[in-house]
Amino acid sequence: MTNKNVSNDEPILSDCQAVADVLARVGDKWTVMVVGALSGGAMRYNAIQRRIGGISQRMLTLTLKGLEQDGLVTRTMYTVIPPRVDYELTDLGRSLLGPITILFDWAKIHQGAMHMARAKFREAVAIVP
Amino acid sequence: MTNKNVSNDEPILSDCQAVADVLARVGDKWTVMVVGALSGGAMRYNAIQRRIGGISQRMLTLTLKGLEQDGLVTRTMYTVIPPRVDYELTDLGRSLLGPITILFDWAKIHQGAMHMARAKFREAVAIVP
DNA sequence: CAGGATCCAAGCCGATACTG
DNA sequence: CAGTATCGGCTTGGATCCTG
Repeated sequence: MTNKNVSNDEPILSDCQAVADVLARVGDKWTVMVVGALSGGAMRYNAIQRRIGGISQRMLTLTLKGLEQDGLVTRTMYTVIPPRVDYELTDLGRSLLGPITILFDWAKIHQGAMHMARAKFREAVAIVP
Repeated sequence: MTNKNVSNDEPILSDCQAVADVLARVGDKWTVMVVGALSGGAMRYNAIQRRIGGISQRMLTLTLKGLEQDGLVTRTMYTVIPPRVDYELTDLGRSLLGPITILFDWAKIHQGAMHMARAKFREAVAIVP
């Protein structure tokens, strides 16, 4: 990501495309929460939904399907009544936990600074509109 | 997201709202690219745009304004003709480079696996439509 | 219990044209 | 050079109802 060794005129799109792809997959509203919910082990559909407050059935289904499609989550269906479906992180999915945790630590440390900056910014533009 | 203490609970989930906030700020289409473009030092508006292929003036302006608002980037205007405006990462912005780089490394390593998983998934659903 | 289907509002984002 | 203004398509995501 850092490009100290690259001239400032060259486009860096190709360098960042990988990150952009990952963020397009992981950066939506619910994916990280679902991955976090599954970090402790396999879980059933409704258990995930209860664990994550406020996610709709539609979005949980879409998010899980996307994660399954990219090989981050496995879906195991038991043909019993009532039906039971377990979701679990794959090795690939668990490998994402590291980077996410790093980001999580950054967020915990700096979210206060970001909110203060935002407040100060709004105050500044309020003085000089 | 209110979490009752479940046996399965991990520290990740209890505060993953913070990660969601960070991703809401950083997970959009252009933010990471702009931060990456600025990782080498201060840059002018048009230089950033040239560096990042395909970003529109509108989105570059909006992205920079958002980053400035959250204290990740400073905007310095020189009242000369022709006008000159420099953008530069703040300490807070530079501190984000670490987590982003980690994510970048993960992306580089695993994007192949993700694309293969996706291809295999499409193939699987093509067999059983 | 685990979704599928449908509708709809809010936003993101690109393209284009214009300005100091 | 460094933006602002406006329009319009496309996507995102929530709410609601329905099914095996």
